[in-house]
Amino acid sequence: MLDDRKLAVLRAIVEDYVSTHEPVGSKALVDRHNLGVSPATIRNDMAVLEEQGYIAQPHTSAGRVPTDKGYRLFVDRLSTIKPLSAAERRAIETFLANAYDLDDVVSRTVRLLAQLTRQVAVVQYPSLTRSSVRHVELVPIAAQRLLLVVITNTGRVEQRAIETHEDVSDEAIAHLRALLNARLDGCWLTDVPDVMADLTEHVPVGERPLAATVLSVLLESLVEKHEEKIIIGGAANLARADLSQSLRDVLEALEEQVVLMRLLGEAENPSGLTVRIGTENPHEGLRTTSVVATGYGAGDQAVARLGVLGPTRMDYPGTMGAVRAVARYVGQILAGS
Amino acid sequence: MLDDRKLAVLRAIVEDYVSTHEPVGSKALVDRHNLGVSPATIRNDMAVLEEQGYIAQPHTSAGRVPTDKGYRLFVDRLSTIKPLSAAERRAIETFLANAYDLDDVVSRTVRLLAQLTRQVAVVQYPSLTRSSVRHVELVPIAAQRLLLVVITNTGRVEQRAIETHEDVSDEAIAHLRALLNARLDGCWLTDVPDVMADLTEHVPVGERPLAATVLSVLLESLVEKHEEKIIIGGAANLARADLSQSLRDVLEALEEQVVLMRLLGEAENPSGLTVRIGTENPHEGLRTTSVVATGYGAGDQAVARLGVLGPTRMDYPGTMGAVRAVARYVGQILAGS
DNA sequence: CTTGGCACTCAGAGGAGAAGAGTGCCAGAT
DNA sequence: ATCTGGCACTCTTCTCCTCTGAGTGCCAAG
Repeated sequence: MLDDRKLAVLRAIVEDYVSTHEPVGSKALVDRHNLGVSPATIRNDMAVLEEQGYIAQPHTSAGRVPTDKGYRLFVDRLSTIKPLSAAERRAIETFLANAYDLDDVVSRTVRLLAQLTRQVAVVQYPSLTRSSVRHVELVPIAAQRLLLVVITNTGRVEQRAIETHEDVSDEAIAHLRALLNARLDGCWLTDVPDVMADLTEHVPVGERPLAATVLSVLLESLVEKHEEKIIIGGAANLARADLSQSLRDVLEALEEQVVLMRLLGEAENPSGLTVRIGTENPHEGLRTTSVVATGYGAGDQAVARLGVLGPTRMDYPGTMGAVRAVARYVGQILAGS
Repeated sequence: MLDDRKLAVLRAIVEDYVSTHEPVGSKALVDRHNLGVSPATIRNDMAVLEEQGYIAQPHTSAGRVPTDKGYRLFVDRLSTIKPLSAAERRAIETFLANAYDLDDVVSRTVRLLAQLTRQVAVVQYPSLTRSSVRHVELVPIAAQRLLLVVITNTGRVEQRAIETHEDVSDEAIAHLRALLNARLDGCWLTDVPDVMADLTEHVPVGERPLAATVLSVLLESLVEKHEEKIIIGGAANLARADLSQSLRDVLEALEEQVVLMRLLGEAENPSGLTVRIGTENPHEGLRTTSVVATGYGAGDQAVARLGVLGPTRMDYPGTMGAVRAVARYVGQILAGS
């Protein structure tokens, strides 16, 4: 259906369009790539490619521009992920290695990705649901107020204030703290409800109200309300890549957690990289943008996702390389810390 | 120098320009505001105002536009802060009242401000330097790793991992924790170095290395590196208020913590509201924007600042009203929690 | 000090024309 | 069967021009 040369032509069109940002014509194509045939031949190929929906012309007397379908084919079959240069890799390594806590890792990662790809970076905090408990702390901070702090194996710290509505002895708190830690250490957050189901039975009667209160807060805040925090960076790069009218829409979309969430999406592809092109995106305002995302995490298991958002006319091989490399390094950092 | 009518003319120019976004001419002015004189008279006044630098014309045959100096005069002498409507106040109250922890308060505040003013909101986390210690926690999380958690009276929780480089007994940790809490409870963060200066002397010799390590991390992370966290919201509003060329510059400026920091600035004005107009701003890229900021905090003492950034042609009375009202409510929330 | 009148300036809208890039198609060459 | 050169055609885009109208500054009279 599409012979090798037509594919080569499509590849050339994508590459040229990405670098020049202008519709590419048959003449320019043979000049820049030595395809060994004449412009007229290319024109015939282009006609076929257009008929099949891989490219389109903005108006009659203009060159061709790849469609979403064209980019899709390019990404799937015509491009190879571009590995980073040694210098870039060293930069990533040193930049991330200096991070001193989880917040810092995430914020450095987002800046790094944005700089590397010159686009908008999106990084999700290591998800609570896929983490396990490393430590639970219960701290009295006022007469009838406790602070519950949970530390996960991904280094995340969640805290929540608890109103006890009655005075509580330090012993009761210490007791409950010990019990919680004994039960929950190493426990997956998703398993917490099961593990804790019969907790109150193992507590002296006098301490049961406290235990029940703490427990409900613990469950509510960590399991049910597992808000997935996402941060973005490099928004200024949007202004450079003038997305026609839609800049406003894109900025709005980026402010909604829910949209970002769905943007990073699920890992359909076990190998890692997910690419969503233009209208494949689950949001109206992002019709002219593409997303390159992947999972990352300590060791093999992905605990969260990160990615990059840019105009559909982005440099896919380069972006994919950068996203993959950053995800790997972040994984290493998380595993090591 | 400027009689009452000239001031009235300036006020009218600012108001009209803010609402129409177009240079305002003498005729339009007498039509919209009943000034009781003819356009020709207004023209004379305008000539004076222009000579003094309060207004300017984009080109010879256009109406007048306020200069930064003109806005300054308007803000200082010609406008009164506009109180919010009852509905708006109720909205603020209910929206903020539902916040369940400090992070949530801050993120709700930033969204609220952005919506209310339809501009970019900037909120600084309650500053550590102006907070006091409520509790210190020391948690073993692995063989040679501790987690130091500090809770402040503003509800902020800071954590930092510590490498001990040798095994540490639980007793030593408990001992140190007790000592730290006894010493630091209620202590201003800025006083921490003084209070802790002789700490190691009060520790058994065997625990001194641990104490020294913990102490250095504590001092470094909480006092020296008191990174002031700032979050922004409503960036999409920038796209609406098309700032000529500089959108890119503004977005870039907003990504730099340092710039944001200086943007909110210090409270020169004890009464509260600080307004920085156009070139009064400390940053190149923000020449065409103004900032309305104020301090906020639990009770009387301001512990951090918040504000709004928008084009110089913003609705100052309305924006100032919104900023002031939000700051007050946030203060109440913080005091109450 | 204010006002009406008047000449002047200049940005912006609208239109005509020329230039140029790119296409589609066809007949001939390989 | 495929490629190629040529050619007519189609549009966008750029430039140049004119025209319009808003708004001004100035002046002389009230």
